[in-house]
Amino acid sequence: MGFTELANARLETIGFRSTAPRRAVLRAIEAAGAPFTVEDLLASLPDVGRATVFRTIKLLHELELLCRVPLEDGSVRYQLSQGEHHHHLVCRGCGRFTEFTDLELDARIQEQARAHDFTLEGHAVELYGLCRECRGQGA
Amino acid sequence: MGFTELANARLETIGFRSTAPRRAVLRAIEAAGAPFTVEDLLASLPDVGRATVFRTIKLLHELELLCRVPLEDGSVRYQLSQGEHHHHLVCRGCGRFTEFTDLELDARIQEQARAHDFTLEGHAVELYGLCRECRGQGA
DNA sequence: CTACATGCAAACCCTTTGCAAGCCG
DNA sequence: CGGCTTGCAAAGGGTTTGCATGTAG
Repeated sequence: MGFTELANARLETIGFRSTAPRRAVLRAIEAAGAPFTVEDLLASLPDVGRATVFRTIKLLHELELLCRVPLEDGSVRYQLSQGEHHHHLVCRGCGRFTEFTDLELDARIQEQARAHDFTLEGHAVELYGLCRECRGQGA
Repeated sequence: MGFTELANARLETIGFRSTAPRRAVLRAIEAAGAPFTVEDLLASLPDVGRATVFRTIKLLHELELLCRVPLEDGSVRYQLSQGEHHHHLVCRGCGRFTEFTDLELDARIQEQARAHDFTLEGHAVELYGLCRECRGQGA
């Protein structure tokens, strides 16, 4: 079962309607493959209204089906949430990013929260640099 | 020597002019004490033009004299760069944040970059949750 | 003096919203 | 059918820009 069906089922379960525009957005996201901007999605969905695309993205993000990655320049990318909690390696050259998980890193984060008497509810870790391809090309 | 003088000297060294508006912005930043929004700065500097405040902030950020902290809602705070590299605990209740450093955490980050054959140039770690005060009040 | 810096207002970008019409269940 | 959804266009906020004027060096 692909993302489109999965997400659609999930939406219906919670009480959201399965509509043509909604499914179109889901399909476009599944087809994207790589991280995409809202603009990318909009362009690939000329027949779906701007507002609907934004609303659907927001919905999916709230349901944690879509993962939002803030870039250093303030812009935002989205990509299918690979399920589990993870962090990102963001390439300054090509803009692509890779996910990784690191239990030890997460443990340090827990520990810092504890040390500061802080109730941890979430965290974000982004690494910026150059991937191998971009480093090679000096891009 | 305070931030204002330091930053001013640094700017002159690199070839930027020391102007009254520029110094006013520097003083306001130094006086802020806590993390501030651009709006805060603008309000505290009624006689300095909007554009100048933005331009100066950008300049200081590029020179790494000012540290930029993205919040979960997409808004941005700034604060004096405490020199050293650090991370943040951001309170969802009051919006304040605390800095911390963690060598072990940084080590994990280095290790992840190495493991992914990624040239690390920078990274951001933000923890979100509730500080003690806000947790108590259920704010 | 000359080039860089400023201030204003308008332009911009990205996202959200109001509202009438449409469609799912 | 009733109410959630949509699409449009307009509003919104946050930041940047063009240009004439001011001013540091």
